Amino acid sequence: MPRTAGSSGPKTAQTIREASTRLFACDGYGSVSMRQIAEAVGVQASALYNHYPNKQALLTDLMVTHMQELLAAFRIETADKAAPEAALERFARFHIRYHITKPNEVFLAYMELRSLDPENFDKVDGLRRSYEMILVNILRDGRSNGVFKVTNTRVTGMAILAMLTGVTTWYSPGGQLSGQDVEDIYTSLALRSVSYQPKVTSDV
Amino acid sequence: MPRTAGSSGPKTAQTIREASTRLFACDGYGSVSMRQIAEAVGVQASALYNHYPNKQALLTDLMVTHMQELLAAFRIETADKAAPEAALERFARFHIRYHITKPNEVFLAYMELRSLDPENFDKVDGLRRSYEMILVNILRDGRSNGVFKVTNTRVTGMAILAMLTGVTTWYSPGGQLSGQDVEDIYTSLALRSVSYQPKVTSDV
Amino acid sequence: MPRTAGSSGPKTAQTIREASTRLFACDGYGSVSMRQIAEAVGVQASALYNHYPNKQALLTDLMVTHMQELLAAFRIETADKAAPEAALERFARFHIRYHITKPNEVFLAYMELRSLDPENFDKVDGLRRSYEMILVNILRDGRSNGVFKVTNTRVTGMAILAMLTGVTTWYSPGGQLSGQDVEDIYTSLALRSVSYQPKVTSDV
Amino acid sequence: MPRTAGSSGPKTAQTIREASTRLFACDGYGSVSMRQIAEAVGVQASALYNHYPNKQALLTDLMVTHMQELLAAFRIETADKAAPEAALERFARFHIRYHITKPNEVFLAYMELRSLDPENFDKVDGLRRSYEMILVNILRDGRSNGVFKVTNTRVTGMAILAMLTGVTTWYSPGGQLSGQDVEDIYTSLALRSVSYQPKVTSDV
DNA sequence: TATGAATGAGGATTCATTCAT
DNA sequence: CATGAATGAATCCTCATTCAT
Repeated sequence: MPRTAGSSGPKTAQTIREASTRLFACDGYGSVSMRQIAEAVGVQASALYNHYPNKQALLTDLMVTHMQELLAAFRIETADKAAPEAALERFARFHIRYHITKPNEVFLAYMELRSLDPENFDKVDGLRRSYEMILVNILRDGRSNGVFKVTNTRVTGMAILAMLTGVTTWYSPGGQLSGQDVEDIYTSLALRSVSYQPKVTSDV
Repeated sequence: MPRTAGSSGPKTAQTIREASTRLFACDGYGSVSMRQIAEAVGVQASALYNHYPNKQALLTDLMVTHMQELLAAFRIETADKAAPEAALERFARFHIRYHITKPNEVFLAYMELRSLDPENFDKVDGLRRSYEMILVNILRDGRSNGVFKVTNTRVTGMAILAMLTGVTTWYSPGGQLSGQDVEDIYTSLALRSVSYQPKVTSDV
Repeated sequence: MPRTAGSSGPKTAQTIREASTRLFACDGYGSVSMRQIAEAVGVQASALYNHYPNKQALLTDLMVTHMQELLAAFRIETADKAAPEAALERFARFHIRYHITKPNEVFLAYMELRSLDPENFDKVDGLRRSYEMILVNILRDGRSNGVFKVTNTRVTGMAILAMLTGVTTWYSPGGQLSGQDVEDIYTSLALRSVSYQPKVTSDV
Repeated sequence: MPRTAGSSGPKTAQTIREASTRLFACDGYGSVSMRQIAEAVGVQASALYNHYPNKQALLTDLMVTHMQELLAAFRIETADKAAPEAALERFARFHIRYHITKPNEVFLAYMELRSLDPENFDKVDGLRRSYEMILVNILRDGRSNGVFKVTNTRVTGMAILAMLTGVTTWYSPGGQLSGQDVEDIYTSLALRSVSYQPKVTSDV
């Protein structure tokens, strides 16, 4: 039975992306089979190859797309220039907000770098570094202005990113803390870690 | 032709642990085969089963052992009680120092939780929570004393842990920064993030 | 987006025949996929099925067509009756000439008999035997006339055919030997093998 | 169920060679699956990989081994030097005799050259050329002595080889003609084709 | 303890083929 | 007449694991 009536390319491709993002994030790239993905999509494994030439290309697409969307979303939210302390707060809030709405994509992008072929790794890593540099540049500005105390902006940037990104390992919507609570907590930690004292928020 | 001359049980078992730690960390549990491990050990795949009943047991052993050693090492270093700010600094310094000497073990323990069977997951997760609670308790003490400003100790604990653990993703000995440099930077970030101002260290 | 502009049925069918002849000859029927043929044609695999009901039918068509054309070409060149020695020479020259212009078709017809379904095999084999019998009959006439020394005409016929057909395994136009040279050499060998001494041609 | 009691490596490997020779010869390399071979051997497909790393290596081994055995057998039979006419007769008789006892190996070695990877092709082709040169050298000697009339020894050699080898396409033991009959006929054709008149054998 | 030969399930991917469009 | 999305079986090969040796 070919081309089941009503099937359409773009729709299936999107379903593949959604299913594989979830499965790769939960079980790891190496532990997920094309058959499992196909089953989640509701299609035979061979049909996946009409949309992606192989498993590696699928993973790469997921990761590249995620990083590109992340960068694009950030640019939209932060088109205007801001002072370093405002910029850092904005970055932290954006990062947390984005990451708790797309936990699987984020988890994947950080965890499965090792599963990429060298060539694909470079693509994704380049995008990842671009994002990292946004934060590092904010820290540099703040240090120049004397508003942040930072000994090494590169290391500090990565440390803050690791801290913020860690939210995906435990946060689930519908828990005790609202997204806003979480955003507040992490933002406060980030700002203080570079010795900027934000206004105290009420205890959660 | 069984039993290569000179082979010995305990030595082989240790080699298996070392090889599999490295391979699992680099490629992911699901992407590493027993044959790959065997090759790295210099033995046939079937010989692995004289030391571990199966692949899952091997992974579990690596993770449980790592967590137990981590906890034991911490207890040895910090047998005596300390004030919260000293305790937090000691925790941070210990964590960084331990993690940059055993990057593969650490990476594994954080990344492959999802590859554990539920039963094994519980074992490892229990140990992980014990370690986490050490930090959370320090934060609680500090908040009670009024020396730390923390809105949510649980979340803050996980945030700091994520930040500190992130060092494994980029640090490699022999780079520009010494272990001591890295320890200083991260410790400073951790302390400041809870609004404790450590003495300023020289710029790195 | 069906039917690429400018495409036309008969032209495509012919392109399919050419591409598949080449591919089957080079790689073997079992090693060539419909997709490979389609790619060589510049079309999707499914389009092939507008011209041939299946892969086996395509192979059969190539082989039957080749044999029919071979027989037809022979009949045109040799419409008039000739004496055995002239007939054998004419046969040999025709065979070589035809085979070095259509090496792929010939190779296919000899090599892929085993890939035919029994029914299709019979069709092709019948034609092959017809062609074989032309040679065998020439040998019989020659033996009756006393001009050829042949102990077993059937075996001798197949031996001469194998010898002549073997030219396809090494000859390529543009090499050191012209087609005429090759024709002369093989014809001489064929005639002498039945003890008929042809006029000596100059050494090549 | 592993290592079925009584199974032994060399025995299985030999069975694999026999089964695959037969299957490749009958159906073509590309049309035979590892499963088919395994079934013929009486083993699971995966067990084949304990003996050969892949299908291509198996084919290569069959062809290289065949060519080496052919060359070795020829050298044993024809250790002493002989006059060209005797040498040619001996070569023809050897070739026919060898080829009608190992029709599958021979068929394979001539038919599946195209299925070899370039590297493996070179190995087999080198051996094939060695064998070919034996015949070509006999023809050269005979031409020098004036006992053979040959215009091009290389082409003549390949033509005679093709003729002799063709026997595998139709001969089957137990048919009307004995192996000796066939040997006589082909040898006579070969000798006459270079204008050497052998003693007439009785008509078959 | 280790090997080497085996299993049977399953890996990614390709196959010939179909049919709605 | 061609495409593109699908099928389901089959492709080669690898998997974790077992057990006679």
